[in-house]
Amino acid sequence: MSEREATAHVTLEVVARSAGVSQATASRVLNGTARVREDLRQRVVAAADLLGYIPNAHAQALASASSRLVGVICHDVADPYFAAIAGGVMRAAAEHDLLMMLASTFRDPAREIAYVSALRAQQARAILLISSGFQDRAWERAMNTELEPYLRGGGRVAVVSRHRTLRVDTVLPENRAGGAALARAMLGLGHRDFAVLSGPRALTTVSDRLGGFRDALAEAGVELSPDQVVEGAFTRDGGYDACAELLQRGLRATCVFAITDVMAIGALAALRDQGLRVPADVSLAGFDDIPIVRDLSPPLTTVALPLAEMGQAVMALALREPRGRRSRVTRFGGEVVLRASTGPP
Amino acid sequence: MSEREATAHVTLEVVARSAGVSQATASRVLNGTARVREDLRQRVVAAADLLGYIPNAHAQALASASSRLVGVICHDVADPYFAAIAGGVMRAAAEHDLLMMLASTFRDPAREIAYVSALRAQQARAILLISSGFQDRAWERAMNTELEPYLRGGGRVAVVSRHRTLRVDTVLPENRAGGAALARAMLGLGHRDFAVLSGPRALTTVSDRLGGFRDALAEAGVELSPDQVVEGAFTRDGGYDACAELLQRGLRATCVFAITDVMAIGALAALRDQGLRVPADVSLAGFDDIPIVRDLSPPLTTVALPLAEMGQAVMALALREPRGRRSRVTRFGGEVVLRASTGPP
DNA sequence: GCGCATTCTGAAAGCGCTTTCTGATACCGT
DNA sequence: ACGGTATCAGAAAGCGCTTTCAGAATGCGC
Repeated sequence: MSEREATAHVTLEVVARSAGVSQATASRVLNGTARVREDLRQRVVAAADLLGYIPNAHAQALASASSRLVGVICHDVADPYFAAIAGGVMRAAAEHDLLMMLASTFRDPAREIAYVSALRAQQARAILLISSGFQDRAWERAMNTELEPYLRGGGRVAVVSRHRTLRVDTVLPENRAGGAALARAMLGLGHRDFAVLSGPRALTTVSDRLGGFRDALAEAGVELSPDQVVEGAFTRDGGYDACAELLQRGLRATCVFAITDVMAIGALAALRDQGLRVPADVSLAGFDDIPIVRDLSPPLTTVALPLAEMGQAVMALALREPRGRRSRVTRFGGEVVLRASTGPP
Repeated sequence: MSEREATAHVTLEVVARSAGVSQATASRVLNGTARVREDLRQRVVAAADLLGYIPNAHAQALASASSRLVGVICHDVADPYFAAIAGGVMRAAAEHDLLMMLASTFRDPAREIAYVSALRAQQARAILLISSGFQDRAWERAMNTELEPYLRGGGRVAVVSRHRTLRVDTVLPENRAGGAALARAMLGLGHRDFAVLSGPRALTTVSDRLGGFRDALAEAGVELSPDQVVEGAFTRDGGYDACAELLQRGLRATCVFAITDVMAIGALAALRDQGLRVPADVSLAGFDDIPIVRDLSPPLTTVALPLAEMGQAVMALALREPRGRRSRVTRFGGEVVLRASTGPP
């Protein structure tokens, strides 16, 4: 049989030859990097079009030492919090004609480091860390070891949420202030007995929210009893389990603060399963204002974060020319949105 | 001032020189592609480690004509349906040590084509189309024009949801059968008057679900009145608006079928805003079983799709060696999950 | 101890592009 | 008509890696 191997791969050389010009000229035409005589230009464009030429991004990146890739690392794409932020990043990426590489760490710090390394290998133009900051010396050291040479090599890094040692541009959710504002709002409703469904201690997000909440209570002379603070995973089921545990210990609070909305969703289910009415028997509040919570019933009181906007902002931060050695911090959110899940005790 | 430009970029050449071996040997050591004398091996590893060597993925891809990138195209990462599938894909990608590039088309067919082209340029090892198939000649032609040379060049393509002309491996949600099963379940509850909140006609997902639903009703001698079918956008607000429109037209149905769960969430809000109780006044059902709907109140009756599993499956399909010219189809879901949002009329 | 098979290493040729650098051509003033 | 200056096209040198190919070193049998 005759070899009917498909047409060889269409490279710039093929296009140039077919148009009767040099590769240099073809490259200039296709990138618009220099003036080229009109008739040659048209021949190149026509040839490229006819042959269905698609440039090899790897060769381009290698030759020009730049790429159109932006890396995003989050804990879990499927989580509404990260999905919403990633949506904002995606929007910004589309506007800047960039491609987004998205990685989920599944909350494994080691995996996070590995992905940073992989993104470095891919010559990502920027790395966005949406995963919350860990408070762990070893992790911090490893992360800095990755990031420092990357930054020195011209890479851009921006993060969402506070990192203790990373000196990079930051989109900072008002975790502490938001926690405090929520506490004051609940105090204002008349609550004096609180419980908290907390998350993994290792995350700054958790300590900030909880710290702000606790401090604001303390200012009002209200103390948060340790046995009314339950730690759970940052998931719907984590919230459910933590709340169930709380109920088992004996709920003495009139208001429960779930440290994320996702956990609050689980908590709501747990409360309902125990026959407790929200907010008649107990008030429930969350944090993040992920899109779904306004559609729960009752709609959830929460601390609002403009997630999509934060995603766009972190991208913008990463793209902006770094000025000086100071890292920029953009703060977002922190406003309490009162909905029907909370009421007077 | 002395030039204290940071250390030059660490390339394989630098590592090799520092270890006193050739680039070839260094490459072989670092990739484990051939036996190398133990002492040399150790010197290379030590040098690479000390210098913090990170291979340039572009150079690797260019030289070896292969990459570790997988492209995923969906309509909107922030949408729970796509987020859940993307989560499954991400899991599979992590298992295979692949990097995932995720793009949102924001439901723009032209943008979808553009992303396929971009992924081709990136030499993506596989392209996964999670965006639902459009029923549009021009789009189909453009998509085939992109995909055909890609496949011929050894690229892998797999899609979720039915595509009319794309002959590629497919993960097929049981849209038609699911729609039919739901209809039968609702008939079983005693409903005879139905309304549908439908989505963009251009999507096969819509026509399949609606078709299955309508056919099953017809089999039972029940007709779906055209004025009780409202088309809306595939979003929460699209569902809300469509439902509001339906109510304005005059709701004659005892059971409303929202063609996606996301739309059902909006519909639930619209019904509640009009003072209608679900399911006492009207039953409401959705499709997809996105994670949140079981936590609504009332929990939503829906047609279940194992979204994360589908994501893993589509990745697996793309990775499996293509055998023959036949495209493989894996079907998923279609089971009705009865929850409290539906009841007897 | 010699020849041959067997490992293992290094030199060098690309992969497909961008970008300098050089040379050719066209255009200007006088 | 001629030298000088802009413009524009092409040759060629990489970018950082993998991989062939050939050669060096080692081991073996006899």
